[in-house]
Amino acid sequence: MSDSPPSLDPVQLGAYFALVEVTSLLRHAVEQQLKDAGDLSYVQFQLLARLGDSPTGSHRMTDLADGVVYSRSGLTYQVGLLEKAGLVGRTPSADDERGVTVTITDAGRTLLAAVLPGHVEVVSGLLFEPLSPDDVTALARLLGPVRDHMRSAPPRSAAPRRRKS
Amino acid sequence: MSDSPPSLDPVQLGAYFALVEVTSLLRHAVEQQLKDAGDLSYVQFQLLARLGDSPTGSHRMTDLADGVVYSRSGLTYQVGLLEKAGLVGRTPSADDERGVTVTITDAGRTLLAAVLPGHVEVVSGLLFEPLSPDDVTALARLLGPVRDHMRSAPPRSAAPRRRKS
DNA sequence: TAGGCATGCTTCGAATTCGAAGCAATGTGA
DNA sequence: TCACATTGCTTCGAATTCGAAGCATGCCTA
Repeated sequence: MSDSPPSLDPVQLGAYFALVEVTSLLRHAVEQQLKDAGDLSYVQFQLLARLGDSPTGSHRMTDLADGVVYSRSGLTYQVGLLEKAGLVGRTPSADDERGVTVTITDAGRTLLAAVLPGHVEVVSGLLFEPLSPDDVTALARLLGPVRDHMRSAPPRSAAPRRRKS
Repeated sequence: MSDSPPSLDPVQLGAYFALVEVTSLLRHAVEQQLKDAGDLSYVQFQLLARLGDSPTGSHRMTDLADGVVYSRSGLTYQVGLLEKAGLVGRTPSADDERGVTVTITDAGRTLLAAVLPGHVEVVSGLLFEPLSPDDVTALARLLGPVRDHMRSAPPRSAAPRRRKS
């Protein structure tokens, strides 16, 4: 049990670095495409996508923040931009007077639909191009549990504001 | 050839989302640890790690920017901070008068060494915890080619400044 | 070998990002 | 029920980030 070794083995290092590099490169490419296609930032796109995916077309602020792994204040800012652009609406939540429910508008859905094909194209061309269907399945099978494991740690925005003494 | 479908298949979507989520969560955890352990940002850590890895302990600015996938101006800023903190040094490159060579200092190596164990611990605990050794091998085997494929596209910082008409 | 384009880095200004502090509503224990 | 901690979101200020423009050096070719 002499664990927590001073370093990762070479295979782990390779996987870790590849992971970091791949997502950095992918993210930049996607950001470029989104900016060109719809003048959207990556976060804004993620938010619209999540809202568009929801059966109700809406989510609470906190759920959005946790979903896209973003600070609460940053989310307020971005949702403000989206609202100003007419892509989402903000209403006080029905059950909890403090909560704010964000809802995608028709304009939001239209823009999302306009941007999606190009987005898919970039992801396909960069991420999936060198992977066989079996590879993709394997990748999903590997990363799914990792995500669940990470999510099981309390999300950053839910960290208690202070500790009791 | 009726390609570029309007959407990704569910497995691809799952893999893509898992990838994005995993790296977002991992990144935040790592950032937290680095801030606590050595008051370093993620980029700064990446820079020190790359410099520490180099046989010469140094790299040119552009190579660093491309390596960590970062804007050139942002790199100037960050290297400036590192230099002010005494963790790296800047010297004009020997062969190319325009170039700037960044070199890690002893203090930089010391800090890097101080921060690394905690970093490894976070990565082990979050990323590798749910993965068997075989899984890690598989992950590396999958992502390596993807990285190479993405890298084969011209790095963002090398984009031509303008196109000829 | 001179003109002109390309490359390497920095500066500048605008936009984004985050954490800490603040405000309102909600839950909780005595 | 009433204080008081908690939760949900926003505001605020400081730090970071990026692209465009600027400057200096190197390369290339006519």
